[in-house]
Amino acid sequence: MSDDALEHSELTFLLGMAFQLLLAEFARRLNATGHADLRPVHGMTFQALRGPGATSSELAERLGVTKQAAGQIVDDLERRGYVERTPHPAGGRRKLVVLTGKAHEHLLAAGRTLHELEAQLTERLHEAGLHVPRAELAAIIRVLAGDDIPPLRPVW
Amino acid sequence: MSDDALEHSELTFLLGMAFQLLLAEFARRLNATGHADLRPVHGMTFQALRGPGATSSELAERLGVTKQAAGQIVDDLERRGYVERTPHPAGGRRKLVVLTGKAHEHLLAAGRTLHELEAQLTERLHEAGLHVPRAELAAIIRVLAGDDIPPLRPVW
DNA sequence: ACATCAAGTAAAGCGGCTTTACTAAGGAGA
DNA sequence: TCTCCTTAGTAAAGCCGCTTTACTTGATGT
Repeated sequence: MSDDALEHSELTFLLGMAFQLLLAEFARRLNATGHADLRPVHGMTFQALRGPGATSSELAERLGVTKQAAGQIVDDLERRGYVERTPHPAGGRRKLVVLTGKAHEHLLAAGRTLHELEAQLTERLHEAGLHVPRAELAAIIRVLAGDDIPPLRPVW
Repeated sequence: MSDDALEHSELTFLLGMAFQLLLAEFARRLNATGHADLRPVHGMTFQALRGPGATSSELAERLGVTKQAAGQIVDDLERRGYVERTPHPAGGRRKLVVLTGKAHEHLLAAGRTLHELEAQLTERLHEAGLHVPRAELAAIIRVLAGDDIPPLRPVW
């Protein structure tokens, strides 16, 4: 497939391909740093719980899954020492799910890896006289979703 | 989330979000035209079988799944009248899977829908003084995949 | 006290894929 | 020709990650 063929592909295809390749490369690099036991959904969970933490139900909403699914993810991460269920200040049945140090470490490593990858990509684009199409992608998202952006679904 | 916030998001996030939204809108419109019983993987199957058709194993390769999975997809589509298994000219156990008229109709409808959607999107971008970032996306794909582009995985 | 509501959990189901294991049909070499 | 290897296809089971259905538990308001 030549560059020419690629440029004449559907926008939808180009977006999907670029996304999947970028995500795969990110995962490859992250695994190489020793974090091989976590999938994208876990990384997104960490993002969603950063700072004050959240309840399972809040997590479910942020991830765009049922609260049962969120509960299962929390079960799994708790077993493996990435999160803890602590009593919720607001009381009730609520439990506040918070990140452990282990999760914070992972967040840091993931952030570093992603920024490095994107920086290298930016450089390659600049070498080719192209820019990173942030504004264009943001505009596409705006056009399609308006003001309430739904969760990015953590599919592979 | 403001435009500003969006533009400062990770490139990976922007790509994923744009892709998922575009695909969802495409599916929404296609369903509205009465083709509600097919998922992206089926559309990709139709693309892969267009023209002379292919064997299940070839289909598997083009979709990036096992040949058993491809066989199951073909079973399903055959039951619903979208494809047929015909004797393969090269003989052996091979069977040539070919599209029926019903599948060609769907391909046409899907093509029309997608082009219309992308054309509208292009117009909106132009109104905002932006272009469709084909070259940029193609370059990203090139950088990450080199010359052999793997199949776009049909995840939702 | 009682109804109601929200958070959480438990269990089963399910879709779509992989893994494992097998059958069927050539082709090549002794 | 007989056997071996290769390739296409199929069958069955397993599995992962999610949803659906149904329940329990605690707080709130009247």
